[in-house]
Amino acid sequence: MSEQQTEQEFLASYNIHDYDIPLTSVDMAIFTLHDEQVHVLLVKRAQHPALGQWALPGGFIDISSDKTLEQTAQRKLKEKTGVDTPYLEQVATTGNHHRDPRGWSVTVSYFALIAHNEFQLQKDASSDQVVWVPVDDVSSTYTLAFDHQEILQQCYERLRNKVQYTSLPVNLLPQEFTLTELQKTFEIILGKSVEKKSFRRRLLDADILEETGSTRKGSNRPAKLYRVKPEGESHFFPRNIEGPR
Amino acid sequence: MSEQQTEQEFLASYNIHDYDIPLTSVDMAIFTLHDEQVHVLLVKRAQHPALGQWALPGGFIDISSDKTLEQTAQRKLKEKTGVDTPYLEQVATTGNHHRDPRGWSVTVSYFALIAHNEFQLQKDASSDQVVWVPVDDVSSTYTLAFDHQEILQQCYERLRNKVQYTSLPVNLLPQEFTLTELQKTFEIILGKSVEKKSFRRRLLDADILEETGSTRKGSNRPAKLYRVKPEGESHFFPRNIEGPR
DNA sequence: TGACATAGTGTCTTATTGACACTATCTTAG
DNA sequence: CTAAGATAGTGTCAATAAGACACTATGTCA
Repeated sequence: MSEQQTEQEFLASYNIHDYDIPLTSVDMAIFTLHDEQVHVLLVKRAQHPALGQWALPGGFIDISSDKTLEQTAQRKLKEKTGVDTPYLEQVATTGNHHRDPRGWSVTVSYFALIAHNEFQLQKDASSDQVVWVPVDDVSSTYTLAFDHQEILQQCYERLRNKVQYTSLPVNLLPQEFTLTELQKTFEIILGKSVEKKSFRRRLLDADILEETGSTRKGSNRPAKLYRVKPEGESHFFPRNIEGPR
Repeated sequence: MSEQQTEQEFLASYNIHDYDIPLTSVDMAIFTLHDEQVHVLLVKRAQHPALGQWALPGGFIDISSDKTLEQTAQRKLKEKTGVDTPYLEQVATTGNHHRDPRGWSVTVSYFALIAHNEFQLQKDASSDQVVWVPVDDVSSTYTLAFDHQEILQQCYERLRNKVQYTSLPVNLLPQEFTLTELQKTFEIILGKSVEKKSFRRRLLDADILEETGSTRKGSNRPAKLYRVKPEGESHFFPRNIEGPR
């Protein structure tokens, strides 16, 4: 290195291919609700490495088309599900020398929440098969590629933790829903029942929902429909939800 | 690409230098407490790009010596402060095409909490100057390189948020401390005072501290000294701490 | 028109926090 | 030796919010 190089000179002579740097990718756990269970999307890899194995959707940053990391994640999600405005949250970044046979590798994991009625599965070039699997069944039924089992675990744990003190589950429902449906959603993720009155107080007092004016009719008293107010999709409650004592 | 390549063949022919991939680095906000203020460590860059500008300590993953991403962060911290077992938490990963003049770049940010008495500043090759700055003064006093201002902001916000529902601040104190000192620490980060009895109940009921048996003497009633129990350094309280009404 | 099913509420009990005055125990000055 | 000053630490009650659960409300359907 010369002694008095300007930044311009430095950048002119800089060539990223001269360095040994890690691979960087994005992986996603896309969650939805179906049959009273949280499901996650898995893809069968159509490319080396780990060809033919099940994995979380993901891939490399396309530095020519992606402007930001989040765009990479959005793109992957859109490719697989057609959904383009989900709840998307970055979970963690895992990097080490052994997780990918190609060498030192870093992956940024995200989870997405989408409503079960609002997507259509897409089949794209990079995967020949796509399935929704109940999260609780993944480890017993599938052997995921790389460290995707752990990444999925992290994402699911983040979700389950945040159910205790945020309004995240609203993102798993269609735009309009009843309080009972929302309560059921919380209960599924929490894995335990919650008391009706407390639940309603909690949600209504938080002022994150608004009535749509219409109702959901069944063979009983019609339930008011609600939608989420603009900033309600990620409200933080001042205390954790608790199950029955 | 051949049609029926084995994974072995694929890996043999794989050369990372054939691809356009982003740069990946680690940046850290190292926090400590001093003069009743949270301080963060800044370094003056001794290398291009942004030579001579102040920045958060950080750098590239050394794929030959670092085994994991966290090790990269640990190594950076050790180089600057000599501390090697701090509280370390990954905050976020930022990646886009414009944050670094060398091209598409991804950085994983961490924050570390260290006790003010437990480190010695080191000067190493990659930086000629190092300073501790009160976090609240950074934006008015320094112009940080790259997007480090935003990264610092994220880290500090994470810390301030977590003070409300975790025991994190214990990591800013020496191994032994009094409850009053701990309360003061919470108050500094929260930016408001908390009620003594409530605070003590909260901490003691959580069962994360143990008495050391000795006391801190002053010109008044001696205060019991406590240390943190093994898993107390990151306890989650079931509800947020609240200020006075 | 009455049974049923689910939506939604009234209200009491219980748990936890906030407020704040009080007691405890040290040092230091005289 | 004692009283003043200072900070540590506690007792206790009021205020707040959640849990429990019975109750009412409003629709469908036979």
